[in-house]
Amino acid sequence: MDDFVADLSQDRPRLGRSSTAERVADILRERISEGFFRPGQRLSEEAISEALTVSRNTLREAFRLLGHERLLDHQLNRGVFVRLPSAEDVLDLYRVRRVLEGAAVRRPPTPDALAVIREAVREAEQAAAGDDWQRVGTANIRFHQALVSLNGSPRIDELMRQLLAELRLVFHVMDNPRAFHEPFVERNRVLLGLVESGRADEAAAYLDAYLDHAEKLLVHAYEPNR
Amino acid sequence: MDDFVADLSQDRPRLGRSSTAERVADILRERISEGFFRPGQRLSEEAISEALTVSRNTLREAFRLLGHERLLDHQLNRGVFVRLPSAEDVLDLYRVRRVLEGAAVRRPPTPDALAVIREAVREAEQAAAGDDWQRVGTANIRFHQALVSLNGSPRIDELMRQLLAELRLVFHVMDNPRAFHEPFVERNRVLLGLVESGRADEAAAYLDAYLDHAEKLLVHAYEPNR
DNA sequence: AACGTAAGGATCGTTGAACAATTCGACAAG
DNA sequence: CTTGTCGAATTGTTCAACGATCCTTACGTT
Repeated sequence: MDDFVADLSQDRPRLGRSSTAERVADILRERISEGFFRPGQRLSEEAISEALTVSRNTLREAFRLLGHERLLDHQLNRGVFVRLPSAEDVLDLYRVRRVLEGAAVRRPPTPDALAVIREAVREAEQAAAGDDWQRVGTANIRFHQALVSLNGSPRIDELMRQLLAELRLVFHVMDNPRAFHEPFVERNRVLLGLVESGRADEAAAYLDAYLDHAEKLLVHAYEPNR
Repeated sequence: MDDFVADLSQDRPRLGRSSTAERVADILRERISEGFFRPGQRLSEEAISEALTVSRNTLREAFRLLGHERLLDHQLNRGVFVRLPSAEDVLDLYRVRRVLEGAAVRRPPTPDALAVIREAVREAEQAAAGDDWQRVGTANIRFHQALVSLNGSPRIDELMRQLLAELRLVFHVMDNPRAFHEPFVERNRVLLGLVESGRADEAAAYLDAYLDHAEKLLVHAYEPNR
């Protein structure tokens, strides 16, 4: 009789979903992620609040949100800066990735998670064929996000989202997208194959080598100086 | 020559460490954690800002902080409430624990992490002998926090901190500390032994059973109603 | 040249007040 | 019992102000 009411209640979370502060945070998050704001850059409360026509108080609420996501660095009485990850941060990000992705590939893959992974692999290959390394990077990120979703945990998904956003900061610091993303297009395909065929241990081993290599490339090329 | 300078630089984070909003958040976090504010309870901006003698704007910044830690639930135009975790939340919390703690016990333990773990086991046993189940719970939490620290990742430590704070909310909902904590005092001792002796696979298996049992106990007794 | 100090300007931290927007409960009407 | 409507209470957002802190520059000392 009223089972459609139950269905409707799933849309509940989308309702509370709009406050000026959060929308401001969305805008800033996107700008940071796309590299419009560079790591290390200071974000002036006055300038941005005027540009977006929101009060300083509201903007500060948005800053807090992004600070908690580690995209901004809030220094008392000095202002907020786009986070500039240290080499030590890179190491830790990969520690977390190993744990999260390692657990993921050992889990029996669900059909629709697999579909998303396949699509990400396809897109990366297609973008690579067109020399669009920006897009390869995005597809690569989607690939790992989908991989982690095999864990079936919303909290882990959320954590991975933040982690990858932070990694994007690293990429922006050393921006040489091709050198870093190119080697992994093919590996994604291989890893997908291992996961698809249920060879969990091999997948885990392959992933470990994958991450070791990626980490080594990064920390070697990474210089947060300037 | 100046190696002590490097040592000193570790204290850097403690410097920037004070803003009214953060201190307010600290106070509220503690109150929530100790159960002074009950899950589901609404926190009035006016009442609390007056009680702490801070402006509403500052208090709101504190609310945002805790909201991001999932301790508060911020509903647009309705106010902030102490989070009341759902049964589904409990399941997800244990999904994450399995991943984090499972990875931890498979790692070679460092001496000082082991020391902290041992101390937590000892304290739990002592508190249990004295029928102080509140303290048993705290020691138990310390145990698992120390366990996860074997991963050697600051980010994972932070994540675990939040996760356990959230779990405390669950405990507060169904408060019957003894029934839930008692069975695990002994298991902690066993798990410690397995980790100490480097039997990683056995430790992992034992931990899985441990978590399965704990989860089952929780979801069974858990009723987020009223 | 290196260092300590002082002054000034810029920006942040926090407050208090104000008003619009929204929720919620009560009560009347159908 | 359901559906409108009204008013009180609370939140969302803005604004202006002032003290606190940091950064820069300049100046004088050693």
